[in-house]
Amino acid sequence: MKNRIPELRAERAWTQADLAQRVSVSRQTINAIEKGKFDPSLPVAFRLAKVFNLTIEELFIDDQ
Amino acid sequence: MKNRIPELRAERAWTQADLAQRVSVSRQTINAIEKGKFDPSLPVAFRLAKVFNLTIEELFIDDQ
DNA sequence: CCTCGATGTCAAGCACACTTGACATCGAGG
DNA sequence: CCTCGATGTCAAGTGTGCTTGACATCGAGG
Repeated sequence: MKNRIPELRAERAWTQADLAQRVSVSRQTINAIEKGKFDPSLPVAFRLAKVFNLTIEELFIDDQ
Repeated sequence: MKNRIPELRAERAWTQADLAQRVSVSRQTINAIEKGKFDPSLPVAFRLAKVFNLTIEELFIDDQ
């Protein structure tokens, strides 16, 4: 499961801490998701898609 | 997080066990997701959306 | 009745999502 | 240089996603 969070976050000039606050998770969680350490839960995925105004399918790439 | 799995599964006349096999989880997991006991992981959510030919947003309703 | 498939549910265990707290590194600017 | 914000990462703890195995219930058909 890849994702476009790093580029989208950079476009908006948000730090990992900024984004973490916007989706109500810790900074380390954002870092881990960006780095592919693990996939977010479905609720966190929904919140991430929302702050970027994208669908989950547009934000996350399911590479089976 | 609500979902339309029960109705969609009924439309197709699939048992919980049928659906479980199609998305590679246990029957109990399908039952728990349908019953709202917990939310699926993002990979399982992707697989569920795929077997129903829907987007995750169409299949799951984020009631924050 | 009695069976049988489908569903609901519990327990125990494992893996992972997420937390707080801490520390290391790195680049930009004084 | 030195600092400082941003990022990367580790450890330890909590909660949840998912498993297997078991058992109870329920409705449809013999």
